[in-house]
Amino acid sequence: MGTALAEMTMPQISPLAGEPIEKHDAERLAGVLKALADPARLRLLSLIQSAPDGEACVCDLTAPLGLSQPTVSHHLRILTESGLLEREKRGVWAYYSLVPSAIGAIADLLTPPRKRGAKRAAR
Amino acid sequence: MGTALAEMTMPQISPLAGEPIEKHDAERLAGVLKALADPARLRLLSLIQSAPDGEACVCDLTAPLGLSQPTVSHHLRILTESGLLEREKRGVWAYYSLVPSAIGAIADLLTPPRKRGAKRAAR
DNA sequence: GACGTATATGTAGGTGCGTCGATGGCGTTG
DNA sequence: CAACGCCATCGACGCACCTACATATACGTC
Repeated sequence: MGTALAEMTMPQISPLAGEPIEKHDAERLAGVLKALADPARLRLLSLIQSAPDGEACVCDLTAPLGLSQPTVSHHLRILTESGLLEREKRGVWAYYSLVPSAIGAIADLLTPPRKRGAKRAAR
Repeated sequence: MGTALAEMTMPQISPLAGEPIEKHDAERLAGVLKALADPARLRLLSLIQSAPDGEACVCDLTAPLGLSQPTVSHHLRILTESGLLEREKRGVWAYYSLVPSAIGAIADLLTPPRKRGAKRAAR
């Protein structure tokens, strides 16, 4: 359950580039995408990114989302375990910030280096 | 339930660029990402993309995935309704192909034009 | 027109996920 | 040291989703 992202970016799998991806790689990529595929979590990433210092604590995030504190904490946990967020505890507060190029790595996985064949010679 | 992607790429929302995204935009983007966040559907996209002419019919996709025909048809429906696939029926067969720049559009939404503030002055 | 194939739809079961209230740990403040 | 605030975890509820079996529709063939 660690950073599933790091395990993927290393071998640099390109699901939509060359040959079909294997079942195991598909499951890992789906796991990271599943962490992103939630309105509350997308808004959390956006809120944290646009915060004054690029970081925010839980208490600042519950109100804008209209969700309870345990729910917000739950989503932050999922984002952190996926490698998208970093958590730093300072005193009573837990500050979350975006992992610099984590989302960019996902975007790179979705955009293959070069479009191959796929020119739809059909009909 | 048409192409949720087209509705997003038009106003060019950048969830991770400027200010926090609204609830409605987050739900739409999450909807498209949710269509991607499934191992079977990722493999379907990969299989179709790497097919000889960039297209494939259902009968060619059931075996590699190890899923039943109705299940594969179900996933293809979801991908098509999300704007990621195109469907063209020729005779008895239904040929599916990737919408040229659909996934690229998602990648662009995830990679903001320019990294703003967010320089983590923490600690 | 009847049969077989290819695909889509309907229905149902099993599982996972989002949300909340309640609880407990931990640091800060009075 | 006692009280308060911040945060994570737990248990539970409800909903959505994945999958399969059965059925329905469309097309080509004999």
